[in-house]
Amino acid sequence: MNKTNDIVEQRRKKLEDLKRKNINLFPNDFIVTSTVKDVVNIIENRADSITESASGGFVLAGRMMAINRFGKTAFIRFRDRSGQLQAYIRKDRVGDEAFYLFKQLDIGDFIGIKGGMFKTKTGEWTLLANEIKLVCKAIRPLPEKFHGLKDPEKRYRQRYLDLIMNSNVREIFVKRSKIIQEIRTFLLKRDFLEVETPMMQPIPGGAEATPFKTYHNALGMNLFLRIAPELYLKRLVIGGFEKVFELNRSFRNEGVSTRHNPEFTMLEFYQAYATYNDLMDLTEEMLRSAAINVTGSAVITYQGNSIDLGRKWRRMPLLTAMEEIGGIDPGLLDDRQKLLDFASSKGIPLTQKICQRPLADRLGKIIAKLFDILVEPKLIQPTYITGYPVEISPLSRKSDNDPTLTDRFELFIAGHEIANGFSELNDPDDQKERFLQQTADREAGDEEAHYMDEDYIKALEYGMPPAAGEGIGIDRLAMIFTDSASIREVILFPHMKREKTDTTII
RNA sequence: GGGCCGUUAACUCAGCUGGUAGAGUAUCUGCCUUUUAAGCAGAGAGUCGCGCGUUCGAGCCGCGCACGGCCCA
Repeated sequence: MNKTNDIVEQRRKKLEDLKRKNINLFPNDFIVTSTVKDVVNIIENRADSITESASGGFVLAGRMMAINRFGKTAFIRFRDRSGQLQAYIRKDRVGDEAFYLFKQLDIGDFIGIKGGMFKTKTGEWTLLANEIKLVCKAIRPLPEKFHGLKDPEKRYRQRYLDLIMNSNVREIFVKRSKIIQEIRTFLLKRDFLEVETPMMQPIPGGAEATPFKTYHNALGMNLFLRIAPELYLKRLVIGGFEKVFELNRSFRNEGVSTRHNPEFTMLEFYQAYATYNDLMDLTEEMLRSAAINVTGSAVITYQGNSIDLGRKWRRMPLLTAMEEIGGIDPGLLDDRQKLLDFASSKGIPLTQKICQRPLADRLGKIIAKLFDILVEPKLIQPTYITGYPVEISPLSRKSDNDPTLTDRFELFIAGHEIANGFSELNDPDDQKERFLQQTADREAGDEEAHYMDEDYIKALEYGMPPAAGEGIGIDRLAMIFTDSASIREVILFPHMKREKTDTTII
């Protein structure tokens, strides 16, 4: 016997009483004509002398969030999608029957109200109810109004309660939605075409990551949830869509953390006849205007750091950053053994996932790992790091002036990797060699190395115009724009382990 | 994978050196026609995450497990 449920039992009893009186607990015939925001706008704009306009015929509905009862009257607060409003219920106005029903209602119930606006003694605009009706009965009680819902586990598992109780959480997700809308509008205005490519792919490509695997019964084949849309988007560039983007989910089968969720949202876009330098300019403009339109300013605060997206963003070659920010003697940067010795002398372990086989991994991987530890956290103001080694950039075009490097950049803000972009490799023979190297790495035990994708090579052989492409992590961007320390704060339903009580699905 | 912290009423939290569990809000009953976390009077509500152990006795100590948070990898 779970006592949760004392309150629930009491409510169910009430519910039965109401049913016996032929009251519909879940009607669907209440017609709403205004939102709270509409009403407040109307009343404030014609405001001045109106202290009582009870004749007004506003019809609203919402969830009751608070009730102050006074015998034959009551003040309530209710909320719809646009905001919260106080209403005043008087027995002598709504009638005995409706008032009796109202007395049976609870916080959390949905109500419909008709009435006009007046100002209370304390000057608050309040809806004076002429009619009040039950629109939906709540059986479970809401969390306490003052402290709200704080337990992070409950907030994530029961996000609907989090959204009901915590207005700042609602605001975060509204902002997230606006960020996405801003980016979409920005690209559409510049003649990019929004497309959708397969999320289930026979060969997962476009990133170094472990995929989720699934099986298609009718086709009798394994499929993988995409780790990136990249190779399909470039097929579209080959097909003549010179400017394309996709803004949707990708999936990576790795641990969860404050920065990782197994499914995450990424923007990828490709532009023919552009270079990685063009994309840096474009990204800067796009994110700057998104910041201004979403947060109201190009200067945002993230975890105590003031981040200025308004000034020109710094651009720095990777090897320079290793030296100047990471404090690594440039003489070490072309010798993997020296770098390994340096790492161990600094107590930096290179044995984990990102660099899983330190003895076998090639120079570029070791540099990348050291960069993650020594440089990335220090890149607080927006910074483009450029010139990544070829061996960790298997889809990027080699630099004309240094074939060991690529025309590639990554963008860092607040110590987070936000974007990765490059001039695309469009030489099919070079691409094939890169894939072969990746295949060799995979056979040597690197589970995240790329698969050979013969079909993509074939596509390249038809000719892809010179192009540049980029991916932007939308969740991380949302974190920064909403000052959220964890990715779970910007994903409505973050993945968690199952609760014991969950039904097991095999 | 490792470390630290957490899990007590519907919610937010107390609970000392081990002695059979407490507050506020919410709920229920009564009073109340302008409240702002309304007020007054009264009442009910707990498998102290789960299991094992130590002990005369465990919310508290030990071991294991589950879930969560943060940090590290």
